[in-house]
Amino acid sequence: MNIGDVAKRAGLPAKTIRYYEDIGLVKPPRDANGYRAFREQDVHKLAFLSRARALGFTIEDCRTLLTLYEDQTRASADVKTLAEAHLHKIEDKIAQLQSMRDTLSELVHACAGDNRPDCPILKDLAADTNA
Amino acid sequence: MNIGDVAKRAGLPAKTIRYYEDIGLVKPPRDANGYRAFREQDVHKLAFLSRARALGFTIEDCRTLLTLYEDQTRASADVKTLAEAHLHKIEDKIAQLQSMRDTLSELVHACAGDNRPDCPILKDLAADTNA
DNA sequence: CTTGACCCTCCAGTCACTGGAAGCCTTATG
DNA sequence: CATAAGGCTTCCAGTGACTGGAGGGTCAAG
Repeated sequence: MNIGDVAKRAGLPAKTIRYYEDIGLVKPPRDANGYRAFREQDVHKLAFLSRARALGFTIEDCRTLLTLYEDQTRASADVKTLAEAHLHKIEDKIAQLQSMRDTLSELVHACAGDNRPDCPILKDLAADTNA
Repeated sequence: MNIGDVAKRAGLPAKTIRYYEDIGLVKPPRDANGYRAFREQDVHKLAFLSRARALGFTIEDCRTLLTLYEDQTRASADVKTLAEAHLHKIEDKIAQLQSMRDTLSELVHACAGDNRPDCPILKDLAADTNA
């Protein structure tokens, strides 16, 4: 199968698939004309990657997950540990964004948003903590 | 004032301050020895940037915010519009992360995390949507 | 006079792609 | 059989916002 069809099936841009080959995540063989000739297993791997990336795993995490996936003797604990660490990172990120949102939301509500120059948002940003 | 002291006062690494000069956000004059000689207005600007960045504004947003801040004839509506757009982006990001968290959290809970290879996390990632 | 803490510039690397140029291959149509 | 459209190839450069490090100048204290 050519890269365009694989892209559709795996839900990844062709560019991204080439990039994944570059960094060694997939190794499709080549046809005589130089085109990548994807096998079912390659498509499957790419779909796996697509889903793992959609869950926010880094490329290196994905590499590890693929290795674990292909290792029939893996311990599920290893997968769980990785996923839990990632979950914590996501939760931290959410908390950080929520704190930004809360502050920003207050400021936006406090700002009249009219033609006058007076603006609580700028006032807050300019607050001199060293005064 | 030298960069080290400014870094402490503005709450930014010296490296970052040099970078901000590179991209034209601050323009401190130089001493005879080549050291940056920060004025109060530079420190103030950097503290402004530090807070705006902490709220997640992009550098380009910060550049605009600084311009608005220094424009006494600005309309607060312009600031509000920028802040609201940013707020929406943050909210989208939060929603996206929450969806990741929910899925991931379910998977983590479903995984025994023991020595056995059976793992719902990998099973989900490998789910063949083209079957 | 030396030591250590500053400061300087410049280059490279991060992460995960993405865009674009230049050129070959394939397929459909006239 | 010629051509045109579209798909494939490689390679290079850019994104955002820094960050690390090399290599070297400057300054204040003892």
